[in-house]
Amino acid sequence: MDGFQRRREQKKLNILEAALALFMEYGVQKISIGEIAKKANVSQVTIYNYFESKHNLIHEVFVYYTDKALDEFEQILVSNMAFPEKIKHLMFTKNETAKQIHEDFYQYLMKEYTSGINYMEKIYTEKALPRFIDLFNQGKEQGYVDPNLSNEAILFYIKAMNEYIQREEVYQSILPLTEDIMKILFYGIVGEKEK
Amino acid sequence: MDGFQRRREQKKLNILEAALALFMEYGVQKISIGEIAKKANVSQVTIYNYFESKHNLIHEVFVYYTDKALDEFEQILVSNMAFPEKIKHLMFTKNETAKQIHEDFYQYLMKEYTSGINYMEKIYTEKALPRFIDLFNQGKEQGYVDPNLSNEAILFYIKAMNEYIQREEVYQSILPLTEDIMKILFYGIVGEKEK
Amino acid sequence: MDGFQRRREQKKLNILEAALALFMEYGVQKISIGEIAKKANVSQVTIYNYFESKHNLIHEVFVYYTDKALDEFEQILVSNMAFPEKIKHLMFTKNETAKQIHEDFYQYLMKEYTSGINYMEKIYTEKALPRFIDLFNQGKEQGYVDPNLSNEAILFYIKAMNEYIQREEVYQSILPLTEDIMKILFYGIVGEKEK
Amino acid sequence: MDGFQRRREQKKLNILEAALALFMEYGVQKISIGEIAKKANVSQVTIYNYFESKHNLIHEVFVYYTDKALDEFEQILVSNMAFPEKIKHLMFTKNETAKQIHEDFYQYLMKEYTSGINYMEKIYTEKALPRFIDLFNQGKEQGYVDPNLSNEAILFYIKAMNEYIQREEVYQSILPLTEDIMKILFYGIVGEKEK
DNA sequence: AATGAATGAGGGTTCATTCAT
DNA sequence: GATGAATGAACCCTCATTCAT
Repeated sequence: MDGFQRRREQKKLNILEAALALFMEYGVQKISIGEIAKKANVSQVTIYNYFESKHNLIHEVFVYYTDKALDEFEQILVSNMAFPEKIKHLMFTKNETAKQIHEDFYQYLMKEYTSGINYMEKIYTEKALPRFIDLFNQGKEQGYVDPNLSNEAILFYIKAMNEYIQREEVYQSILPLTEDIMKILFYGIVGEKEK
Repeated sequence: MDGFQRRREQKKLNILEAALALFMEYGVQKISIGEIAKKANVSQVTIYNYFESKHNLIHEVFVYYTDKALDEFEQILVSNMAFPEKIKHLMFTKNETAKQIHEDFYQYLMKEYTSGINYMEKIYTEKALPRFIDLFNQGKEQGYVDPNLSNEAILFYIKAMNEYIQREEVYQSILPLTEDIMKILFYGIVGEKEK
Repeated sequence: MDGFQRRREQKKLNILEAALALFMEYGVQKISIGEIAKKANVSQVTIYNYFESKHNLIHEVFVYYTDKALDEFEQILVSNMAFPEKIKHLMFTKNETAKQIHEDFYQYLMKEYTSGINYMEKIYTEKALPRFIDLFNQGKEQGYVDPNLSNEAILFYIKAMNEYIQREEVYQSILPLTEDIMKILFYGIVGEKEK
Repeated sequence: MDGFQRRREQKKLNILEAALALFMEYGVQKISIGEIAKKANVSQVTIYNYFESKHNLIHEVFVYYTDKALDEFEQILVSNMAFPEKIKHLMFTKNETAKQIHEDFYQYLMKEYTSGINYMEKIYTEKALPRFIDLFNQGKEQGYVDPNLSNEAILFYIKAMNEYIQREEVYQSILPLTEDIMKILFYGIVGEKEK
């Protein structure tokens, strides 16, 4: 990539970052191209030169965001924490990237076009899911997890928890309960039978 | 209430229902007053006569929806199912009312004005929460639940699950896992220690 | 007029008064039929029953107002003040009726239809003008007025002054200058030649 | 100012002129942005790009008009007419700019926001008033004006006359009376004592 | 390649007026 | 006769998008 290309790429990044920040704060529909242009210090037309339409811009922002989120996810998995610790992080980490975006983004992509969703599912199936499976299998080998449980069910739990936690007001109130929640996950609401 | 009042009330209901349906399907911001008017078979101005502004309409739709959701919730609690069955329903029932509304509605109300949220929290704290507590306490007395667990943590689980399930694509894929998920909830991922 | 007619007439008066008050305070165009209806404690349709259209209502309000103003004017003329005193009053009296109405009313009537103006001119020519002429002729006979001056010119002065004074901010600042202004009117800016 | 800027400025002027003409003829409230756009041969949005809101447009039109009126006023003062001639012009000149604007504009600015009025008063106090005072003082020195008269009173007369004359129907009927009116102003209604 | 200028389409809202009871 | 309910038309304003430089 020559200097020219690089500058172009940098400008594109600026726009993506500006759009992402605004989308996350105010939602996709409330943000106008003009606002993104102002925040990114370019003209509206420049955005059209790079992204062709608002629709398209949203799509690219989404891809950009998904990739970033995947990175954070992998950071946790490759770390050398013990199994329960990793689970805890997966459940309770409030992705820096994720924040509030889910709700509106998801909604928009669901309703407006499916290509964004497809991309996310592709990434998820190809990249994230196998890593989860590996993790759970390790957990079973190490005796942390009942071998009869389906990985999907466990995964479901973790995702539900994590998504719920992304909501600011939920996150605040959940911190004091962390230990109890982990206990439920490991031992269920019935509790440990023998101590 | 005389015939006049009743017809008026009925028309208001029509509009609320039309708006609710459209909001749930397409989101609050994408739906114009004109579209609601067309669906409810009234003129736009009629909507303004009843609700004064779109803002206000959204608020009233929200209250209407919240009340309906509360009803469904209470249906489950007063039924004569056994404790585990009730929990299952609370977690897995895809509220007819709830559907997808959460995401966009929540977003809108969070961002635009807080009175809607306040109403929901009031209803929740005054009506729903005490019922939950009662239920969990019964569960503890009946030996279903470890008495050392905080009710909040259990509640958190149930709400996270239920909210996650509201999403259509999640709901589809989760049904086969129901049993495993209930098992995790009761016995944790470690599984039952003694069989 | 029987009791029925009388009640009807009273209701009409109520509406006229309400409309007049609102028109004077906010101008003709800013006031909606709904606002007048609310202020007069009747339904909008009642106003239509009595006045047929907003246009017409404005016309009748104008006539009502003109007649009232004429009364005030005649009060001054029939009083037993001396000539200079009467002139002073005609110039400086801030008609209770007149207030700010002139500007917007006049504008509206000028542009929208001429019948209002016609009515005012008719009243003016038939009723007010002859009284003015009488007054000036008395003034000439009594030596207050140069017999060579045309009555029209004097009248012009008085009307210009009076109209200007109706404006609130003008009225406030003019009071201290009353004496000087009267002096100019009587003796001109050259001043009295012999004292 | 480069060609860009100049064209922009020219277009702004076009819009201002169009708006001013329409406002003067039909009043501020009756004129829609659409009508101004059509008259100025631009799209509605262009007007918004330049002026941001109707409110703002009105304000700028007002400033534009005030400045123009000030120019005309100064033309008279710097001319080499004799004192009585200047006074005559000040009283009887139907400002090309002024026309009917006063009534509606004034009303609007009075009621809606005061910044317009403030601007006019600032211009008036800083620019116009001192020139008037100079003129009157000259008149006193040259024996045209009684030195005991307050300048304010004279000014009041002139303004009242001039404003009254701006009304079309008044202007028509006043022309034949010009000489008499000037005589009243200089010598009062009592008339010249010695000839 | 980048931008300032311009716009058609559409959204929320108000108002004078009519309909139906 | 009086009213609550309903409406078509119009207005101000915003936005995604294109034009012209």
